[in-house]
Order: sequence, then structure tokens, then C-alpha cells
Amino acid sequence: MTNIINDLTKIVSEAFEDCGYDKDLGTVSVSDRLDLCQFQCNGAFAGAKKYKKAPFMIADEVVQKISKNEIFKFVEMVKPGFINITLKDEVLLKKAKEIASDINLGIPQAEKSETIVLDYGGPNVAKPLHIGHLRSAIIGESLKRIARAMGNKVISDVHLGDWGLQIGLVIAELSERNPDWVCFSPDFDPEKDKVNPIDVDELNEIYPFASQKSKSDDAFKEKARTITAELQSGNKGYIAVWKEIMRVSVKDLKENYKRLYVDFDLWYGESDANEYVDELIEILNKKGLMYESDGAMVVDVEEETDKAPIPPVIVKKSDNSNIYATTDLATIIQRERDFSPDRIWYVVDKRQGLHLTQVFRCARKAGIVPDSTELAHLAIGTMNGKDGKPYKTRDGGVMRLSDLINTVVEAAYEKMSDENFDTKEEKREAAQKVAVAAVKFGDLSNHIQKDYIFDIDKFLSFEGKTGTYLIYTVTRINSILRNLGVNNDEPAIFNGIYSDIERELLLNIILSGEAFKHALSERAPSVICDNAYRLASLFSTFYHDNHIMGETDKNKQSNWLSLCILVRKLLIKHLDVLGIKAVERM
RNA sequence: GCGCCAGUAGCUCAGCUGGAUAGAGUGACUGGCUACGAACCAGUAGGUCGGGGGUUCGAGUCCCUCCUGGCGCGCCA
Repeated sequence: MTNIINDLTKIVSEAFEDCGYDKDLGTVSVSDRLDLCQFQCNGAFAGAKKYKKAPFMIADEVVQKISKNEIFKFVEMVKPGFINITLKDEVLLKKAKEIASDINLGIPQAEKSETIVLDYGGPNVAKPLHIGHLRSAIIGESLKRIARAMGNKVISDVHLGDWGLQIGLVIAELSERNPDWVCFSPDFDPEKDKVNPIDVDELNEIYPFASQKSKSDDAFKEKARTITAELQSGNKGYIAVWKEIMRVSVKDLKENYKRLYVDFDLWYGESDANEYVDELIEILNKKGLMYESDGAMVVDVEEETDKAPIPPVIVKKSDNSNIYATTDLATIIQRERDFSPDRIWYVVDKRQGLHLTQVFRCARKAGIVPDSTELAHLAIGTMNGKDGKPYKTRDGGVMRLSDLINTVVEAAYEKMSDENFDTKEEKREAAQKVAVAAVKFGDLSNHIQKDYIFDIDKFLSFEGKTGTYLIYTVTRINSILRNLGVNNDEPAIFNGIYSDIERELLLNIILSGEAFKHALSERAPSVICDNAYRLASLFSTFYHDNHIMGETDKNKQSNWLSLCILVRKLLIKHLDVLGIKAVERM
């Protein structure tokens, strides 16, 4: 499956070279003036500087060289030096046919498949998911799917926050509320003693309570710190209650992520890196990187080119317990050992930028990953309220993720009419998919690293550039195919272009592979959102202008049906990598 | 204080390595359902791209400077 932009670039580059110019000038891109042409090359401008020659003269020479190529409807020089290209319709039709019969629908496949560890989600155990967790989860999920769709191996890891002070706080609070629990007794024996069960709702309530308490109660805070340190060094009772917290919490997290169609290959957490901590410390010692400072053990990570001082990274706290930098570094050792990844991506809030910079630098200095392994922080922006500050509900709390989803599901359910469904269950299921589409598209269409305003009305609006519009477009195609009894995967017959809008739609179909390329290289699901919307929007115009079912010219009709089938498949593919499911009816 | 990011239509945002007439959605106004699903389509109005310098044949995009906002800056994650 060849790529049209590459093909054109090759032709134009060779022409530049034949004329005695640098071939790199021949880069062809999609035209930003579709009224003038489909593709353009602006290399003559750069060439003009280099060769001290008027750009139109260079462009003219290049155009002369390629004007006879039979794939062009026309290729021309436009002053002051643009090279404008438009392809013959047959070329577009042939390309569309290739895409329709390609299992990857023209999505370019990696020449060399890479192994990518993708770290996203990052929820803390014992803490319910709130809307602040939405972004990392669905952006990470989408990047995973995009990378896989392009032929890479991706291992996703939820990387639970399960080993730090927050666990110490929860255990401390549990021990104050339930001093009689057997796991808090000094003679606790994990072999024969059974841990008391914990209720998920109580667990969800405890963390914010304990967190608040530690701010005013120093003795309690100290207790939590001690428990954290003892847990990390293997206290049997604490380990047992920790396991119970994990069991309850992970079950709850899994249910929540499942509703969002977010899933992970690995449910590892910070605790899983624990067994690599000694090795980490040994490496840092052996290389002489670690030294004592104010009672803590630290590693310098400053570099000469830094514009601002970067503080050393703390790898052991003064009480010898581990901090998140420790587990993050140990986790890198673990990942390197298990997967030897080409890349490790962290889909994490951008406010952790400094921390990850420190960790990455320390990892490089310690040599725990090869230089060729990319360590990247895919920084995500903060979700703010309409006042520009981190979002709070009316009563000042945080909104649970499950509440957000429930609200949107309800609204979607109300909007749908019963007659489209045989059963209530079917309708409920569709409402769930529509709601996820609305929420995900609403978030993913924003740039990942930019802060954005959380506005529940935006997620509840099912009109315009929304996820709902995309699946609505699919259901309209479904209707036509259903009414005519046409199979979804009938072989494509592209026998002509009967209107300008079809030409534009075909061009967009052919260029969709570029969007995937761009989305992966920029790690930007929003590029997929834009392309999906453009496809759906062009299709809608075409749909309004032409009545497919009533068309009497059978050639035309079968051509249009092929277009419907291909657009449907491609839209579903776009939705799939966004983590959105289409529906038959809505 | 230092560093990073941002400032584009009433609102929310696109704009790829500088290129032709700065684009969407939404809101406002207008038109279109006795043809495949109107959660749709077509159109109108709305912008000195934060201010000021500079580089360039050409700047929303690059450089300098100022203003405004957000975030980060050692034992939380």
C-alpha cells in the first residue's frame, strides 16, 4: 500500500534533482487552497534563497520536467513560485479501491515495529476516580490504540499509586478506627489470621478524611510516615491490610475503567518496583552518584545547559523510606528487564514535569536504560472549571468520574426515541456508548498538553463537532445499507466521480493515513478527532446533496454505496483508536 | 525571584518544519424535513492573531522587549 504524499514527493524531488537542485526541496504537502489544487510544493521559495534565482523560474523548470506525467490532471507554476498539483480522477478512484481492500484501510504500518511501554491512568488506590483522572486514562488509551493500529507493540501499565504515603495515611486511619483488628496486633500471623474485610465506600471516604487530618494533626502524620516506612520494609500486618485495600480498590477501579473502554495489560503499581529498589541503590552507589544531603540520599541531575537550577533528586528520604522518584527509577529497571522497550511514555499531568525530568536524567546517568530508549513525558494539561481554577463541584468537592458518566448516559438515554430499539437493554447499551463517545471526543479533541475548561454542558451537548455527531453519521450509513439490504463488506466498486463533494471526500479518505502518521508522531489524538470530523462532515454534505436509495442509475448507485461502506469502515476505525464504540441505531 | 507554558471571532479552540484569501464548533440571524435518520445541511454577520520593535520577497508562526494569566521550583504523588 503506497502513500500518495510519498509518491508525489518522490516525483517532484526527482524533478528538482534533475534540474540541478537539492532534492529535499521537493516535499509535497496537501494544498491549503483546495479551490486551486489538491497538492502543493513550496520548495522553489527555499531554492530561490539557496540558488539566488527567482522562485518562479525554479518552479517553472520543475513543472516542465513533470508536466507529462499521466497521473496529473494538471501541474502548474503559479507566481511567485508555487507548484500546484491536481490528480486525475482515475488516480483517486484507484487509490480508494486499494484502501477499501486493504485490511489496514490505508493506515501506514511501521517499517520496524517498536515496543512501547505506555504508563497512563496512574490512579491512587483507596481513592475513587474523579474527573481529574479522566484525561490520562483516555488519552493514554487512545495513544495505545493509535500506536497499535500502526503496527507497534504497546504494553500498557496502569501504574497504581499503591506504595507511598497515601497508603500509610489510610492504614493509620484504619488502625485508629479499628484498633482491635488482628492485622494491627504484634503477633499477627499471615499464615493463620484472616484480615478483616474493608468496604469500598468506607475506603473511598477514608483517604480524603485522613489526608485532611494529617494537615492539622502532626502526631497522626508522623504515624502515617512510620507505617509507610514499615510497610515498605515488610511489616506482615501492614502488608496484609494493604493487600485487602488493593483487592477492594483494584476491583472498583477496574469496573470504572471498563465503563470507559479503557484497559491495561498490566496492573502493576509502585509496589511492584519494590524488589528492584536495592538494585537501584546499588547501581547508584557503585557509580558514586548518590550522596547524603540534609539526611536524605540524593543524586545530582543538573546539566550545564540548564537555564534554571534543577534540584537533586531524592532517592531515599531521611527515614530511609522510598519516595516516588525511587519507585519510578526502580520501575524503569523492571521495564527494561521485562520488555527492553524502544520507548517508555508517561501520560502524566504536566505539573510533574520537573519530577520526571529528574527521574529521566538520573536514569541516564545511572545507565539503567540504553541511550537509544526514549523516555518521554507526554504532559497533559489540567482540567479547570469555568473560573480557570482546578474544577470543583458546587459543594467544593471533586466530581466522581462515575457521576459524570452516569449524568451523560442519562441525557443520552432521554434523547433517544424508543422506536429505534427492540428492548430497553438495547437502548441502555446504546446510551452508554453515546455517552462515552461524547465524553471522550469532548476531551480528546483538545490538545493534550493544554489546560482546558471542564464544562459539563459541553459533554451533554450532542450537536456540532462532537463524538455523537460521528456515530450519528455511522448510523445514517447503517440505515441506508440496511434498507437496501447491502452487506457492510461488499467489494468496492469505484467507477466514477459524479460531484465535486465526492472528489473532496475521496481525497480526504485517501489522506487519512497522513492523519494517523501525524497523530502518532505528535502523540496527538486530537489529530484523529479532526480528521474523523472532517470525514463525517464531508459525508453529510454529500448525503444531503444526493439521494442514494432513490438513484436510478445503477452505476452511480453502486459507486455511492461503495463510498458509504468505505466511509463507514474508516469512521469506525477512527472511533476505534479514540476508544469509542459505534452503534447500529441511536 | 528564577524557569516553563499560554494570550487568535461574543464563548471554546485549530492553524504541521514562515508561504497564496487566518479556519472550525458554539452562540446570534436567515433558509431547508409529503426523498435514504433535521443529533443534519446551506448561508449571513463577527478578527489591528495581547502591545511595541526587528529579521524576511513574505510573519499568527522566527528573534528581542513589555503587559496579562496559569503552572513548577528537596524529603506528597
